[in-house]
Amino acid sequence: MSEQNSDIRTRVAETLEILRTHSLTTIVLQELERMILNGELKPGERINEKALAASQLVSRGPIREACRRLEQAGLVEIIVNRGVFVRKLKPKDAADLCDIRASMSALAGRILAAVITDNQMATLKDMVGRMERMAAVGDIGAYYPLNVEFHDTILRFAGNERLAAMCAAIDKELYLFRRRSLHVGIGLDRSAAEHRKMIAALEARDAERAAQVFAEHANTGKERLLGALPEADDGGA
Amino acid sequence: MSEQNSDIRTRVAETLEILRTHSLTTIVLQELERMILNGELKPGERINEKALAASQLVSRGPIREACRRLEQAGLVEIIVNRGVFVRKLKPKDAADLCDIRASMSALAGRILAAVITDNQMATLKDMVGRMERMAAVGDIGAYYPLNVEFHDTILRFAGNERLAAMCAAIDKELYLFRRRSLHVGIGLDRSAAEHRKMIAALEARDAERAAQVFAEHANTGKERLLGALPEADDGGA
DNA sequence: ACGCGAATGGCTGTCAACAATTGGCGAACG
DNA sequence: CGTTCGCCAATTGTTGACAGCCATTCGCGT
Repeated sequence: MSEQNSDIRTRVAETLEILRTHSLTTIVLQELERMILNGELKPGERINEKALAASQLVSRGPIREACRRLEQAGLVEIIVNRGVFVRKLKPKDAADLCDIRASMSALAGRILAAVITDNQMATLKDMVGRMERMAAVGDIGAYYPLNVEFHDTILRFAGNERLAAMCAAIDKELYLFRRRSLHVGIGLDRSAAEHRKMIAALEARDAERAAQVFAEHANTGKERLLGALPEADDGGA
Repeated sequence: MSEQNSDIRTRVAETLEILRTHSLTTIVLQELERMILNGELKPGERINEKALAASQLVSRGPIREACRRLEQAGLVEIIVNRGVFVRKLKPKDAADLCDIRASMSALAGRILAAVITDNQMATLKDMVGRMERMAAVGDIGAYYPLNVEFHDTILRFAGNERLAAMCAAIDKELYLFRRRSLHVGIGLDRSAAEHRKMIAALEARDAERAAQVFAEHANTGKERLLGALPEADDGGA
């Protein structure tokens, strides 16, 4: 029993620690983000403050604050006296965001080529190597998360925190859109090949070439994303 | 008296209309943004919710919601149980933001070179011409707003709304930083010359050259911004 | 006099209640 | 039968109040 007590006390202490550093608003924010990205809340759907407050066992205050942050982040849209709606991205919006994302990738490549260390280079090479082996056997399930980690690592190595934050925000927003098309992992080989080119440019410390290659890689993603979609999809608005 | 009555009624109607479309949160948000950008609230300063609520004649709810949006926008920083503080940009942050801003300028130039119409071209040319005349006589007061309008127009013509919104957000954040150095309008001539180069690249419909020239123009601003500052400024934190 | 702990004042985080607006439903009317 | 007006339930916008935390200050002991 003392063990269970200790367990409970530990968990209570942890919970209190979380509450001390992360207000309910923050917790609700992450939960809402998760629900939107998971598709539990679908684009265009309205978020019922009262119901959500009840389900999360909190008052409407934190819910509203979290929604205001989500609006600024671009994940939801708020119409006065009507409510907050999960953002519905039009293809044009997605294309615009892809262009921005590509520019940011290019910037990351340009910066990284100038500052990357040998250790970092080895880390990236190792990742690319692993991804190539996964691509060879078609292991999509393992390829995808490593691919995400690869790009995160690049941004971390580039050392521009705001750039990383913005890329994360854009990726979240694009994920809203990407979700529709069950992204069949077409082109694992091509993706892996592009990664190799990126590595090559970095290893040559060629900033301009890195920028170019990084942007091209991002644009491949754009084409794949937009190509698998109905060109005119106004969602019945 | 009937005139005054009409006046009052008009203003009441306008006020009601504003309240119907912009909640108090929105109004407070704009007011806070103005206060921060004006320097009425200085970087590092704490925003007192209670006092602000009293001065704005609203409750703390809308204030808090506005602050959460400002946090997501990067203008303030919130520490749990301590309050919300106007963001204090370190030179590194400013430099990072400048790099991002330059990449976005490049993207705007690349897009615009491909889609600009003759009418739009004429509009931009006219602006540049006016700015050159102002630069010639050193009329900083008139040059600055027109310069802002010039860049806004470019972003509008480029047609990527998210890009424009992000640039606006970054500019606001940089303004937080820029405010310290009383930006003496050094280099009006150089700025005007760069504008002419930008126009030339656009007129040639040369996307890559436009991207390059636009980025260089933004980087000029970066150097001017960072050059006029103490390299290590931790603000006594 | 100086350092340390407790009381205190103010402020933030959260909640529950009130007021105002929206959209739907039904009835009356053309 | 279709349309429009008015009522009503539901939901959002806003407010005021309460509880807990933080920083400061006061008092005590050394």
